[in-house]
Amino acid sequence: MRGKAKGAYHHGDLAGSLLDAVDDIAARFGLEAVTLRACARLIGVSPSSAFRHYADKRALMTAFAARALDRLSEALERARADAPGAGRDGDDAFVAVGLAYVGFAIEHPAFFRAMWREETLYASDAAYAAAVARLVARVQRGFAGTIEDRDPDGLEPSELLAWSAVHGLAGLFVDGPLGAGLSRAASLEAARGALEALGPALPRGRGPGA
Amino acid sequence: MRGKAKGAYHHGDLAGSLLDAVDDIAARFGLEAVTLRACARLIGVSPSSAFRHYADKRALMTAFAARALDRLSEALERARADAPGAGRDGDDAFVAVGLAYVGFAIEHPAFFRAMWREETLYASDAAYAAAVARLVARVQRGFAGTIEDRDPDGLEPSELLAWSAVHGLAGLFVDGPLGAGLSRAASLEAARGALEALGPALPRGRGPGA
DNA sequence: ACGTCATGTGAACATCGTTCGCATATACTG
DNA sequence: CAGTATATGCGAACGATGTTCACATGACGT
Repeated sequence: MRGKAKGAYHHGDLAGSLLDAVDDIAARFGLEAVTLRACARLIGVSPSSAFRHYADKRALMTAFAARALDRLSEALERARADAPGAGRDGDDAFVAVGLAYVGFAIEHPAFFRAMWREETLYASDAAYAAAVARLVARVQRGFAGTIEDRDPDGLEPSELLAWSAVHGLAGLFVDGPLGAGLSRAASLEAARGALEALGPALPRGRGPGA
Repeated sequence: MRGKAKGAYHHGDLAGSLLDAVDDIAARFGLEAVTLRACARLIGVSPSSAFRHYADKRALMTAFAARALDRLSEALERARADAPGAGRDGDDAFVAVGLAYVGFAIEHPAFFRAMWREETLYASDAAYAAAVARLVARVQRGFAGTIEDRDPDGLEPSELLAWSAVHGLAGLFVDGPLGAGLSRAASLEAARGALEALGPALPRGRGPGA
């Protein structure tokens, strides 16, 4: 709640408050309910004032997507840190990070949707692209120890597979045919089963390691 | 193009023509550009006439999503029929069906997006739900022979994993960070690599089979 | 104190989804 | 075949949305 915090220009930090408003409305009523006028109304400011800080509604949504991406990144970071067997065998860490990804999507569906709505945001925006890069790095760091990364640039097939499985689980629960009628806990349990089943496909066990 | 086909009531088949219009606009300018008025304009009909056939814009989009789902189902069916080693070892069939899924998403991103936009459609609509059920059945039929389905009701972890990997690949390419800068062929090649890497995680090879 | 720039305002515009009363073509009944 | 009922399309209207623009007003440097 950074409402009308420490005095600054007229409002304080309209750019940030607008993001908070998007946050609030999206969380409560869904992404489709996010409206420039509604955001302005919520802050108590004129609709046109938003255009001093964002060129477009799309630019606002881009900034919001970047913020959501960073929140997800932090959640993954926490999950990796809290993972029981962290540091040792990467398997547990991978499942923990993957579950954090899916859990975030289930708990904050509007945020998760906003991150990837390329038709509603400027995918080439610098801040957005940077947030995406951070997220990708976090996810791959979640794989570290699990998947040996021979070529850090190109996506190893196993990496792409793991990333896809996690992302697909989230998508299926949030927007797909699996979300309905399944409690949060049940969804996460199903996701855990699927992620654990992925183990044999990851090249971890192979080689002289173990 | 069923434009103003064989005479019927006034227009012929406005309900169907409206779907065609959505189809056309979505394919050319993206989902966000689909507008009731634009569809009506394209057909040469008054905006209000659409409401005789669809209660909502959302109802229209629901019907469109159902149509898109059926197209994807057909594509999967074709892929399974055309798969070289069809009928025998399920592995090739699975990769073929999965690639068809991803390929459809890449070639028709607007259709793929429309299918799962739960915020923009009535997920409980009977026709939509039926189309989803058909799609799920087709996908699982694509897995047949690859994944032994012990419990046809509950989703086996391996089934959920396979379904997620395919769906996640499509999502990453269509709306995610992987779509940019990758040609259609390159994307499909990457997807094939990931799907083939999934093999060891599917319980096919195990047991007395082979 | 003054001028300049950044920031917010209010009215306006085109467009969108949606509703309503009205017109008209088709189908049904006798 | 006549006449009525019903399904279908039309036009004008409403409120809401994104966006623009000329204008007001606050903050800051000189």
